[in-house]
Amino acid sequence: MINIDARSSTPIYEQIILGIKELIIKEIISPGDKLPSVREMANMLTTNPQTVSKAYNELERLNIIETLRGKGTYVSMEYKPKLEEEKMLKFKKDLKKLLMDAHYMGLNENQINLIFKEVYVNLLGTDHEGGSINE
Amino acid sequence: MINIDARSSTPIYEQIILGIKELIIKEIISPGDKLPSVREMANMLTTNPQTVSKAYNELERLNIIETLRGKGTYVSMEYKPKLEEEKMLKFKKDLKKLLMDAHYMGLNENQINLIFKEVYVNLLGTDHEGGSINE
Amino acid sequence: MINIDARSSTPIYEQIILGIKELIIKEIISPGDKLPSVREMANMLTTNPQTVSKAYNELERLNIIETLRGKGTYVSMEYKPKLEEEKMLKFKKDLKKLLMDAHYMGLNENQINLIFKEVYVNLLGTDHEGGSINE
Amino acid sequence: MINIDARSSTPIYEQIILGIKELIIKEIISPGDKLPSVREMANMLTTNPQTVSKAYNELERLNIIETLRGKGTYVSMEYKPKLEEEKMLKFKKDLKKLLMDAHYMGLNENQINLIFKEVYVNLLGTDHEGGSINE
DNA sequence: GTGGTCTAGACCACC
DNA sequence: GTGGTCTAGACCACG
Repeated sequence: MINIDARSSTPIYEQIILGIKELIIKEIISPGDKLPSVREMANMLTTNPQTVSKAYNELERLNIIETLRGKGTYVSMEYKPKLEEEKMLKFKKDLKKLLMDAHYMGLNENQINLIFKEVYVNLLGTDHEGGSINE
Repeated sequence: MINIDARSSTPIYEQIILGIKELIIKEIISPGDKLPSVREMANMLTTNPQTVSKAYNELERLNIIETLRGKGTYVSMEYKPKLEEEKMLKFKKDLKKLLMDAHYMGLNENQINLIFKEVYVNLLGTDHEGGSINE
Repeated sequence: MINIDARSSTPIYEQIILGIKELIIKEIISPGDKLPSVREMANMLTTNPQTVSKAYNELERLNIIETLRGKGTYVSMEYKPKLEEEKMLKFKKDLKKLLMDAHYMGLNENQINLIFKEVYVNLLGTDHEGGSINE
Repeated sequence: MINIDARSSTPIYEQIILGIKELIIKEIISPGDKLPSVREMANMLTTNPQTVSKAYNELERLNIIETLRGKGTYVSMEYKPKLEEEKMLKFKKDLKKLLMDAHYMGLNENQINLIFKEVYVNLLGTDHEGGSINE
């Protein structure tokens, strides 16, 4: 379910975080669902339990999952996003970085737009009722 | 001209790369312009010359700048971007990550769009004659 | 009557201990009163009987409750608190930790005092005849 | 400088966190000061670098210290506390727990007050200009 | 030199 | 069974 690229420069634990976030956003796993235990997940991904544990901990700090003592780890029932100034600044910085990369790849506005749309739809579902991301 | 944040998690050498890219994109420096020497730049940024050197090397590898032996470092006259498959994949991956973050910050399509537009215009100049990123 | 939060970092058995202590302090249950059996309590709290059992054992060790063989578990008639050196040290350590947290939350003396008073009164009843915690 | 009790039930990494917080609050180390490197600290405390690292990471998440890439770890220059509802609730819960313990140790209001005062003064300096914590 | 990541293996508390 | 903590030892990126 989650693909790990051991040769990637992004740490394994972060790939796990991203993978789980994606599974939740795509509603492949839902609030209340139980995640594989740390050891199970470690076996599945042929990695170390500590690495999985670190990912789970990070996700718990983000209130995305929660652990029930001795019973396992679950997708949080109620995730209430809180818009922090700090996060927003980081987000814009990252976006700027991304757009600069796009520029240096020779992409123009239209091309960026198309890719943006493609990734968005792939992540958050079909392009509902004509409501394109670019309208 | 270039802001360095030693506390940031992005390496300093990468912040330098981003800074120079931004200066070029914003046309504050242009093809053919001479860049400060490694040592000058290091002084300006109060950082280590080795760090600046690493940034210059990377930029040269990307054909964004070029060093003329004994004469200094210049912004490349002819930078021909080529869309490499690999870069594109990384780009989409980064974009996906960004959109997931946005989702978990509670941003909806419209809000993402607005921010996207804001950052784009801020980077690449005023919204020129109807050519909005979102049309 | 007792609130259990499975997500909390404090073990469930300890939450039960705290809950029973609170009921006694607030005189909702009194010395001599019978406590629900382990199984009853486990049903009430939708938790594991072993967990309740552990809480009861701990409370008995503290002389706060006592089990009469075959008759059930009761709130102790004569509980004689003794100030053990060890407990006192732990108490001060915990208090220190709490005050450091308060400090890092930006609370000043007055604010800490107010909260202290609020919690105390809420726990041990109305502010009886001038006997404020802060006088 | 920091005392570690390997037999304590509180994890070593948390003892390190508490120790550093205390050193800062008592102004034994100040904003801008460099902390011992992870390895140095590990040697000083005869513990594992990973354990120290975990403590440093936690402190960084709290904005209490910050790491400068490749240069070491420093006490944050500007710590701006932000009063969150969540933290406040946890604080009151912990305080309630503490007061219940105090009650069960047989401490009355005055005694609790005295201990409170003692710990406070010990932590945050001498009792300035008659401004007792309990006025 | 610095911190960050990963592994393998161990022990523990909790449910 | 579950996750949490710790150790010893290794490799890597960064400055």
